Amino acid sequence: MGNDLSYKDKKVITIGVVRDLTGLSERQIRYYEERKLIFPERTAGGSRKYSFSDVELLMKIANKIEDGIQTHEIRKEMIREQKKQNQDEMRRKMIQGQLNAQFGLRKN
Amino acid sequence: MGNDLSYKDKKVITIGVVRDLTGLSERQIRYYEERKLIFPERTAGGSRKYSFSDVELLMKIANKIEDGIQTHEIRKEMIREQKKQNQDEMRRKMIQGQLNAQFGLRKN
DNA sequence: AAACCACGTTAGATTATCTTACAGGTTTAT
DNA sequence: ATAAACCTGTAAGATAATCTAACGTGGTTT
Repeated sequence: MGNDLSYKDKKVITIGVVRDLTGLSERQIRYYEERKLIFPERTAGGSRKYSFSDVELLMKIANKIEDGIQTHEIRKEMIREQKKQNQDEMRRKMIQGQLNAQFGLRKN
Repeated sequence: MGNDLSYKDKKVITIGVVRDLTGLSERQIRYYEERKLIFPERTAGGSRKYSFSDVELLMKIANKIEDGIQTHEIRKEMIREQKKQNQDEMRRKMIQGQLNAQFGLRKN
Protein backbone atom coordinates (compact mmCIF):
# COMPACT_ATOMS: atom_id res chain seq x y z
CA MET A 1 0.00 0.00 0.00
CA GLY A 2 2.43 2.57 -1.20
CA ASN A 3 1.72 6.10 -0.19
CA ASP A 4 5.25 6.97 -1.13
CA LEU A 5 4.94 10.64 -0.52
CA SER A 6 5.98 11.01 -4.12
CA TYR A 7 7.96 13.78 -5.72
CA LYS A 8 4.84 15.84 -6.04
CA ASP A 9 4.49 16.13 -2.30
CA LYS A 10 8.12 16.56 -1.32
CA LYS A 11 8.82 19.98 0.07
CA VAL A 12 11.92 21.08 -1.74
CA ILE A 13 11.11 24.34 -3.55
CA THR A 14 12.15 27.71 -2.19
CA ILE A 15 9.85 30.68 -2.19
CA GLY A 16 11.64 32.44 -5.02
CA VAL A 17 11.04 29.53 -7.37
CA VAL A 18 7.43 29.30 -6.22
CA ARG A 19 7.09 32.98 -7.02
CA ASP A 20 8.38 32.34 -10.52
CA LEU A 21 6.21 29.27 -11.03
CA THR A 22 3.00 30.85 -9.81
CA GLY A 23 3.42 34.50 -10.70
CA LEU A 24 2.42 35.44 -7.18
CA SER A 25 4.46 37.83 -5.07
CA GLU A 26 6.39 36.53 -2.10
CA ARG A 27 4.20 38.75 0.03
CA GLN A 28 1.11 36.97 -1.20
CA ILE A 29 2.60 33.54 -0.71
CA ARG A 30 3.52 34.33 2.88
CA TYR A 31 0.17 35.93 3.50
CA TYR A 32 -1.71 32.84 2.39
CA GLU A 33 0.37 30.92 4.85
CA GLU A 34 -0.56 33.37 7.58
CA ARG A 35 -4.18 32.71 6.68
CA LYS A 36 -3.52 28.98 7.03
CA LEU A 37 -4.10 28.04 3.43
CA ILE A 38 -0.66 26.60 2.87
CA PHE A 39 1.91 24.91 5.09
CA PRO A 40 5.50 24.94 3.90
CA GLU A 41 8.26 23.21 5.76
CA ARG A 42 11.43 24.99 6.86
CA THR A 43 15.12 24.48 6.40
CA ALA A 44 17.38 24.41 9.43
CA GLY A 45 17.99 28.10 8.86
CA GLY A 46 14.31 28.96 8.58
CA SER A 47 13.72 29.23 4.83
CA ARG A 48 10.40 27.99 3.53
CA LYS A 49 10.20 24.88 1.37
CA TYR A 50 7.19 24.02 -0.80
CA SER A 51 6.08 21.03 -2.87
CA PHE A 52 4.65 20.91 -6.36
CA SER A 53 1.31 20.20 -4.74
CA ASP A 54 1.70 23.43 -2.84
CA VAL A 55 2.38 25.24 -6.08
CA GLU A 56 -0.77 23.82 -7.62
CA LEU A 57 -2.76 24.73 -4.56
CA LEU A 58 -1.43 28.27 -4.62
CA MET A 59 -2.61 28.67 -8.17
CA LYS A 60 -6.08 27.49 -7.22
CA ILE A 61 -6.07 29.91 -4.36
CA ALA A 62 -4.99 32.71 -6.65
CA ASN A 63 -7.92 31.98 -8.94
CA LYS A 64 -10.40 32.10 -6.12
CA ILE A 65 -8.95 35.32 -4.83
CA GLU A 66 -9.38 36.78 -8.29
CA ASP A 67 -13.00 35.71 -8.16
CA GLY A 68 -13.39 37.82 -5.05
CA ILE A 69 -13.46 34.96 -2.58
CA GLN A 70 -11.80 35.75 0.75
CA THR A 71 -9.10 33.65 2.34
CA HIS A 72 -11.53 33.05 5.13
CA GLU A 73 -13.98 31.39 2.74
CA ILE A 74 -11.29 29.54 0.86
CA ARG A 75 -10.12 28.04 4.10
CA LYS A 76 -13.59 26.81 4.93
CA GLU A 77 -13.92 25.23 1.50
CA MET A 78 -10.62 23.49 1.93
CA ILE A 79 -11.57 22.10 5.29
CA ARG A 80 -14.87 20.87 3.84
CA GLU A 81 -13.05 19.11 1.04
CA GLN A 82 -10.56 17.57 3.41
CA LYS A 83 -13.30 16.29 5.63
CA LYS A 84 -14.98 14.63 2.70
CA GLN A 85 -11.72 13.09 1.58
CA ASN A 86 -11.06 11.75 5.05
CA GLN A 87 -14.51 10.23 5.15
CA ASP A 88 -14.00 8.53 1.81
CA GLU A 89 -10.67 7.25 3.03
CA MET A 90 -12.29 5.93 6.19
CA ARG A 91 -14.99 4.13 4.28
CA ARG A 92 -12.39 2.59 2.03
CA LYS A 93 -10.44 1.31 4.99
CA MET A 94 -13.55 0.04 6.71
CA ILE A 95 -14.53 -2.03 3.72
CA GLN A 96 -11.00 -3.29 3.39
CA GLY A 97 -11.08 -4.27 7.04
CA GLN A 98 -14.32 -6.19 6.59
CA LEU A 99 -12.88 -8.06 3.67
CA ASN A 100 -9.75 -8.91 5.59
CA ALA A 101 -11.81 -10.16 8.51
CA GLN A 102 -13.97 -12.31 6.26
CA PHE A 103 -11.29 -13.70 4.04
CA GLY A 104 -8.07 -13.16 5.97
CA LEU A 105 -6.00 -11.52 3.28
CA ARG A 106 -2.31 -11.00 3.93
CA LYS A 107 -0.83 -7.56 4.08
CA ASN A 108 1.85 -7.90 1.47
CA MET B 1 1.99 12.81 -27.42
CA GLY B 2 2.60 14.38 -24.09
CA ASN B 3 6.19 14.80 -23.13
CA ASP B 4 5.06 17.15 -20.42
CA LEU B 5 8.44 17.73 -18.92
CA SER B 6 6.82 16.48 -15.76
CA TYR B 7 7.57 17.45 -12.21
CA LYS B 8 10.41 15.00 -12.12
CA ASP B 9 12.34 16.95 -14.72
CA LYS B 10 11.55 20.49 -13.63
CA LYS B 11 14.59 22.27 -12.29
CA VAL B 12 13.43 23.82 -9.07
CA ILE B 13 15.62 22.48 -6.27
CA THR B 14 18.46 24.51 -4.80
CA ILE B 15 21.83 23.00 -4.04
CA GLY B 16 21.30 22.97 -0.30
CA VAL B 17 18.24 20.78 -0.62
CA VAL B 18 20.05 18.55 -3.09
CA ARG B 19 22.82 18.22 -0.54
CA ASP B 20 20.31 17.10 2.06
CA LEU B 21 18.53 14.72 -0.29
CA THR B 22 21.68 13.04 -1.59
CA GLY B 23 24.04 13.29 1.34
CA LEU B 24 26.71 14.67 -0.99
CA SER B 25 28.66 17.82 -0.20
CA GLU B 26 28.03 20.96 -2.19
CA ARG B 27 31.62 20.72 -3.34
CA GLN B 28 30.97 17.31 -4.81
CA ILE B 29 27.78 18.41 -6.52
CA ARG B 30 29.53 21.35 -8.15
CA TYR B 31 32.50 19.21 -9.06
CA TYR B 32 30.34 16.70 -10.90
CA GLU B 33 28.94 19.60 -12.85
CA GLU B 34 32.45 20.73 -13.69
CA ARG B 35 33.07 17.24 -14.99
CA LYS B 36 29.94 17.53 -17.14
CA LEU B 37 27.94 14.84 -15.43
CA ILE B 38 25.10 17.09 -14.42
CA PHE B 39 23.56 20.25 -15.83
CA PRO B 40 21.56 22.44 -13.47
CA GLU B 41 19.77 25.54 -14.60
CA ARG B 42 20.31 28.91 -12.96
CA THR B 43 18.14 31.53 -11.37
CA ALA B 44 18.36 35.11 -12.58
CA GLY B 45 20.86 35.73 -9.79
CA GLY B 46 22.99 32.73 -10.64
CA SER B 47 21.91 30.08 -8.14
CA ARG B 48 21.80 26.51 -9.37
CA LYS B 49 18.49 24.71 -9.76
CA TYR B 50 18.16 20.93 -10.01
CA SER B 51 15.37 18.47 -10.80
CA PHE B 52 14.42 15.26 -9.04
CA SER B 53 15.93 13.45 -11.99
CA ASP B 54 19.16 15.25 -11.30
CA VAL B 55 18.99 14.11 -7.69
CA GLU B 56 18.54 10.51 -8.81
CA LEU B 57 21.38 10.82 -11.25
CA LEU B 58 23.64 12.27 -8.59
CA MET B 59 23.01 9.26 -6.39
CA LYS B 60 23.90 6.92 -9.21
CA ILE B 61 27.05 8.91 -9.80
CA ALA B 62 27.92 8.73 -6.13
CA ASN B 63 27.62 4.96 -6.22
CA LYS B 64 29.92 4.64 -9.18
CA ILE B 65 32.46 6.92 -7.58
CA GLU B 66 32.37 4.71 -4.53
CA ASP B 67 33.10 1.78 -6.80
CA GLY B 68 36.24 3.55 -7.89
CA ILE B 69 35.00 4.61 -11.30
CA GLN B 70 36.33 7.98 -12.44
CA THR B 71 34.12 10.85 -13.58
CA HIS B 72 35.78 10.50 -16.93
CA GLU B 73 34.50 6.95 -17.28
CA ILE B 74 31.11 7.76 -15.87
CA ARG B 75 30.73 10.44 -18.49
CA LYS B 76 31.53 8.00 -21.25
CA GLU B 77 28.99 5.53 -19.92
CA MET B 78 26.36 8.22 -19.79
CA ILE B 79 27.01 9.26 -23.36
CA ARG B 80 26.80 5.65 -24.46
CA GLU B 81 23.47 5.20 -22.74
CA GLN B 82 22.13 8.40 -24.20
CA LYS B 83 23.12 7.37 -27.68
CA LYS B 84 21.31 4.11 -27.28
CA GLN B 85 18.22 5.84 -25.98
CA ASN B 86 18.23 8.24 -28.89
CA GLN B 87 18.48 5.34 -31.31
CA ASP B 88 15.56 3.57 -29.69
CA GLU B 89 13.57 6.77 -29.86
CA MET B 90 14.43 7.16 -33.51
CA ARG B 91 13.35 3.63 -34.32
CA ARG B 92 10.11 4.16 -32.48
CA LYS B 93 9.39 7.27 -34.48
CA MET B 94 10.33 5.63 -37.73
CA ILE B 95 7.91 2.80 -37.16
CA GLN B 96 5.23 5.22 -36.12
CA GLY B 97 5.88 7.16 -39.30
CA GLN B 98 5.51 4.03 -41.41
CA LEU B 99 2.25 3.20 -39.75
CA ASN B 100 0.94 6.70 -40.29
CA ALA B 101 1.92 6.56 -43.94
CA GLN B 102 0.25 3.20 -44.44
CA PHE B 103 -2.92 3.82 -42.53
CA GLY B 104 -3.11 7.59 -42.28
CA LEU B 105 -3.75 7.91 -38.56
CA ARG B 106 -4.68 11.31 -37.19
CA LYS B 107 -2.41 13.05 -34.74
CA ASN B 108 -4.83 13.64 -31.94
C1' DA C 1 58.68 12.95 -10.94
C1' DA C 2 54.93 15.27 -12.97
C1' DA C 3 50.27 15.47 -13.76
C1' DC C 4 45.77 14.29 -12.68
C1' DC C 5 41.87 13.00 -9.56
C1' DA C 6 38.45 13.97 -6.11
C1' DC C 7 37.63 16.33 -3.01
C1' DG C 8 38.05 19.74 1.83
C1' DT C 9 38.43 24.24 3.23
C1' DT C 10 38.71 29.18 3.35
C1' DA C 11 37.69 33.94 2.01
C1' DG C 12 34.88 37.49 0.33
C1' DA C 13 31.18 38.84 -2.44
C1' DT C 14 26.52 38.48 -3.86
C1' DT C 15 21.83 36.65 -3.77
C1' DA C 16 17.92 34.95 -1.30
C1' DT C 17 15.02 34.79 2.43
C1' DC C 18 13.33 36.19 6.94
C1' DT C 19 10.56 39.10 10.27
C1' DT C 20 8.44 43.33 11.52
C1' DA C 21 6.25 47.37 10.55
C1' DC C 22 3.73 50.98 8.25
C1' DA C 23 0.67 52.38 4.58
C1' DG C 24 -3.26 52.38 1.70
C1' DG C 25 -7.11 51.21 -1.33
C1' DT C 26 -11.28 47.76 -0.86
C1' DT C 27 -14.59 45.25 1.06
C1' DT C 28 -17.39 43.82 5.07
C1' DA C 29 -19.62 44.46 9.41
C1' DT C 30 -21.84 47.28 13.04
C1' DA D 1 -21.40 56.07 7.63
C1' DT D 2 -17.69 54.65 10.60
C1' DA D 3 -15.13 51.28 12.07
C1' DA D 4 -12.97 47.10 11.24
C1' DA D 5 -11.05 43.67 8.55
C1' DC D 6 -8.97 42.34 4.10
C1' DC D 7 -5.21 42.10 0.77
C1' DT D 8 -1.12 43.72 -0.78
C1' DG D 9 3.06 46.86 -1.57
C1' DT D 10 7.12 48.47 0.24
C1' DA D 11 10.96 49.37 3.26
C1' DA D 12 14.54 48.25 6.68
C1' DG D 13 17.78 45.39 8.81
C1' DA D 14 19.20 40.85 9.91
C1' DT D 15 20.38 36.26 8.74
C1' DA D 16 20.81 32.29 5.59
C1' DA D 17 22.20 30.45 1.27
C1' DT D 18 24.85 30.38 -2.66
C1' DC D 19 28.58 31.85 -5.69
C1' DT D 20 33.49 31.94 -7.58
C1' DA D 21 38.31 31.52 -7.04
C1' DA D 22 42.03 29.74 -4.89
C1' DC D 23 45.08 26.76 -2.22
C1' DG D 24 46.02 22.28 -0.24
C1' DT D 25 46.25 17.27 -0.05
C1' DG D 26 46.40 12.30 -0.15
C1' DG D 27 45.91 8.99 -3.62
C1' DT D 28 46.30 7.39 -8.66
C1' DT D 29 48.12 7.45 -13.37
C1' DT D 30 51.24 8.46 -16.83
